[in-house]
Amino acid sequence: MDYLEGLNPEQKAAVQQIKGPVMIIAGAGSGKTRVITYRVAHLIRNGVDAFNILVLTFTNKAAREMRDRITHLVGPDAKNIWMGTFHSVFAKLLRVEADKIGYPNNFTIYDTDDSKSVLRAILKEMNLDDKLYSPNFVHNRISAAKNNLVSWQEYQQNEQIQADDLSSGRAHLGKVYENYANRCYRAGAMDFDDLLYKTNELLKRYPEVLNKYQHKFKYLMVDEYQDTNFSQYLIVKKLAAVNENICVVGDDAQSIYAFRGANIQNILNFEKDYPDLKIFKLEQNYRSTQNIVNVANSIISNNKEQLKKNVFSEKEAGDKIKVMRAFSDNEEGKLVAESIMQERSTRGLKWHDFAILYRTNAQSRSMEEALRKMGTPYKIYGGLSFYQRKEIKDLIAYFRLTFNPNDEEALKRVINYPRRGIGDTTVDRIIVSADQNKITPWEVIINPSKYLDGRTSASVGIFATMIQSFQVLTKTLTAYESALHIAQHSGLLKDLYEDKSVEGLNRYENIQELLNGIKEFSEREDLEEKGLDVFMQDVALLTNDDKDNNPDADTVSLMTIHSSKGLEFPQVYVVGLEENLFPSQMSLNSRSDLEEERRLFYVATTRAENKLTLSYATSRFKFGTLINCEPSRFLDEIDAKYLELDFTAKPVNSSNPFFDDDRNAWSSRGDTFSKPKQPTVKTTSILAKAHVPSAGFAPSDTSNLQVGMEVEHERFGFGKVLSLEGNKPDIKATIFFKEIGQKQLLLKFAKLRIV
DNA sequence: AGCGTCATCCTTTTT
DNA sequence: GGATGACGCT
Repeated sequence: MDYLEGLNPEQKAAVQQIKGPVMIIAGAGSGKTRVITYRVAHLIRNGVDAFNILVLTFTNKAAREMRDRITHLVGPDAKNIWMGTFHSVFAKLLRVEADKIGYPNNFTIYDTDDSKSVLRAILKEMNLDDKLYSPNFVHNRISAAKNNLVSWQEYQQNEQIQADDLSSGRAHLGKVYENYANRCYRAGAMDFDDLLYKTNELLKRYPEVLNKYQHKFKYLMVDEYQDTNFSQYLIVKKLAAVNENICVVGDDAQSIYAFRGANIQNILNFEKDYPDLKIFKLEQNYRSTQNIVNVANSIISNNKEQLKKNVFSEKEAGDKIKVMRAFSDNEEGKLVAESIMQERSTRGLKWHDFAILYRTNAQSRSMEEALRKMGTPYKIYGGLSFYQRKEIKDLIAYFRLTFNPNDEEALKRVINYPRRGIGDTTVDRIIVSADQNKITPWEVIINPSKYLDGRTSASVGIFATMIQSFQVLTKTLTAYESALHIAQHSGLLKDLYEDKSVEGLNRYENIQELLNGIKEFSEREDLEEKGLDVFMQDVALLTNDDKDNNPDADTVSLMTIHSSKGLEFPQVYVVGLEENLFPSQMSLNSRSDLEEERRLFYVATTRAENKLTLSYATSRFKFGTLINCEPSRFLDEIDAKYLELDFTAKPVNSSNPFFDDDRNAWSSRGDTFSKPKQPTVKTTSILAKAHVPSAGFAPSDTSNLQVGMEVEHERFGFGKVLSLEGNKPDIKATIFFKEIGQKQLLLKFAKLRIV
């Protein structure tokens, strides 16, 4: 039992409580992952068969990490544990049982893009205003319905829902939901929400199936339980109903997925579901310094809804939390990059000791540029993942179509790519024929002469024959051989090869990379089945950094706060602490949304082990235009005694004459951050107004513009030329505008008046 | 049919 | 600033 010795008493108790319902409330940094892995190891050491254990996590990464750590503790048995995300585990289960609920076992998984594309087509057919019925909105609404297990029939019958839709002027949403559900069904496709929704349907309609899995999964563990939605909650509850050996781990303070249907009540009410519940609270934070923990606590104390707990640290007090102010998003990037550079050398750290966290993916760009300029190695997590790139989706669409020819989204994607003379009109005709004859588009395509006229029928026939040949070949070839064959014979590889532009080259390389990945899969020795169909089963769920993850690489990490959950770094920079960005503008309407933002801030701060730096900019580009920003209310909520304000930063070009007094006046004000009404916000209030051009403003001839000249721009106001670069017609000027900061302008377009 | 150009909307956050 | 859809030209 030596492996239990590294645990504190509370952790140890939680690990040893094997039987019955258990809830572990684990504060940030309290060794939660450790407790889960040890608990699983403890189960196995106590004779529980690995086949009877189900562990549900929220990311593939978390699952993989845990499996590695458990393997380390108990050896190869660990590979028999069912462990993965809700979506991947139940997709796996549905692959076995799908025929019972009318789906093919090789059903396609539609990702969000596919879903929205289906919705766009439906909205168009139904002639609905896509402003009122924006695909985004409709998708969210349907998703919310599914996550609450509301079928389209119930949706249409529920008076409350109907009244809501009617009053928002969207009376047809129920019909859209119906059409969407039918369209997916016809395509043999499930969207992300269906993976849970259909699992519920399966377990409800087939008691014998439920029974089978209740006895298979004798021990259940759920990580990040605060992030489960109703659909997930019910699956877990049903599976656990016989043995009640269920252990959930979570932290209500870190619930950040309500937007996706997560219901914080699931954890707050867990005790009501299981009166015999044993509760363990892990309150000692081993990760962060006292200053960081105290700041995090003071942030979260502004929330009303929470379980009582007292997170504390026994590490040293540590550095104060540094706050940096920049004048633009680009300058913010530069300050952060410089700070990292400096911290690294003075404290002898590695690049991978640093993380930059932001609220939205769009913020990564200014950070990225600054790091690149400074030669700092970095890696962006999340964002546009490899599998979302066009060329990758194209090739995968061929694979999808091969195994599930009813997959309409895949069909539309590749039927005319590469070009083979099957245009939009033909595609529309195919779909209309399918609808009229109550068959699938694929059935039209394999009998083209029956439904289409001469010339189009011929090209469609060739396409159909090609896909059919893929279907035959993939039955015998390995995944790699199949993939290569399809890439070549579809013409996709050739099409990309012929594009010699930089992007084209890149796309070609990405395809090669995908093929290499498939090759690795084909060479795996732990798998019995190595066909392309097997590879395809997980692909839709392998969204992010499942690929090319090289944990040893020494790079600074960039990611959204959401994807940072569960991770830790010696030094963390949380950037963009501005009103309307963090907290997000969308969250300002309700208290519960704002509280979720605050929990997000809590998650961000608690990623830091030794040093935390916060930053904000007073202006930034949004949707291509410059806007002014106010410091986030969250900064105000932190007790000033934990903070160290660093407003000494010089503007991007320190030789610039315009800045000096203004800004230091602000920083010398003291420890609070400006609020809109406060008089000291002089800087912002000036910025809030758009520049009013001087009377009789007229652009000058700028062909002889020189560095140092002062100019006026219609919108940007007065500025000074810092540098000129480029040749004759394309001369680019870097100008420092007094009101908005540095900008680069092409002289041939910019309307400038030389002052 | 296919291609290019313009306009518009957009942004939370992820499986 | 960027992706996507509409429109119009070849």
